[in-house]
Amino acid sequence: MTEAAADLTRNQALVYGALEKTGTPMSAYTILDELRDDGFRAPLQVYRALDKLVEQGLVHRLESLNAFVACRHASCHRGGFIAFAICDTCGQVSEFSDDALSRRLSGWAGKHSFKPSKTTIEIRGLCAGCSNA
Amino acid sequence: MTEAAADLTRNQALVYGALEKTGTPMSAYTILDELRDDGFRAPLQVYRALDKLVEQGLVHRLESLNAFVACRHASCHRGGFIAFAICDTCGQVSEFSDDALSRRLSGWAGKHSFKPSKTTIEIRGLCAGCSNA
DNA sequence: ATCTATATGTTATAGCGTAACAAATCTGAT
DNA sequence: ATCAGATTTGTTACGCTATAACATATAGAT
Ligand SMILES: [Zn+2]
Ligand SMILES: [Zn+2]
Ligand SMILES: [Zn+2]
Ligand SMILES: [Zn+2]
Repeated sequence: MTEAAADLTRNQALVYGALEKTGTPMSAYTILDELRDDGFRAPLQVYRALDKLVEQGLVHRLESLNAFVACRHASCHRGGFIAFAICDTCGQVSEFSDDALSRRLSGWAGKHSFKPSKTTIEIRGLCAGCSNA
Repeated sequence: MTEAAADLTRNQALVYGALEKTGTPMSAYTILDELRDDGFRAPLQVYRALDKLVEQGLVHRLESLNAFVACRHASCHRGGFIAFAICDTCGQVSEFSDDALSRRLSGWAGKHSFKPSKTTIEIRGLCAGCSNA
């Protein structure tokens, strides 16, 4: 567990720990199985913890995977939208945030009077390592 | 049914028709219910049709909604990535494709030797009409 | 002590998606 | 016409993802 995981409840800390230890995306049910020995019994225990962790930005939800991944950045919410590149072979996730990209999307929204609440940018494909294999 | 729906099988045409008639995103199960009177009985009948329709670009899958929407563009696959703005109140979906955006994402991929296969860009929020209400 | 708010536990259920197998239909040969 | 292969369709059963509803426990404030 790096730093950011301050004042987490027991369940939140366990879920965050599982995600961080694994490093790649996990489904809520995989997390549940991982935490059976720690007393977890029902999906809701996982989902509730995930809700808070996502809210705090410690964990990201990957929509195209229906899965969750621990954030690697110290603080990845400097305003801009976050993009994810997800390798379909090894599961590795790279987060990046591009100002030009964010401006482009915000620009479209502004021009069309659309008020964004949540933005998803996910590139599925093969990472450098896996495309050489 | 506009034009593009050429050489679709019966099931594909029915699913596409349902999506086009509704105009907003529909889940596979909603489509199924809509098509009971046409003889649909099982989810797979819908999913199989959707697979083909998505493959042909007539329908888009919205990852953040686990739902599907009929494409409004005559041909929206001129190479660039497609972005979707989805109103959480009225369900209206606006598709747009921005060259600068596409270049930006392709640029990141190139620089990191990441080979994209599928890209998801979805902005959830409120459309102009709904934020005035 | 009591009250309030938040976190947890537990059961049941709803919603999304596919595996596996069978039957029908369509196609393009001979 | 008919046969073989491919594609489409039908059907059952199942697995994965997510939440509703209700009960209990815990922590802090007065
Ligand atoms: Zn992050
Ligand atoms: Zn990889
Ligand atoms: Zn389109
Ligand atoms: Zn709207």
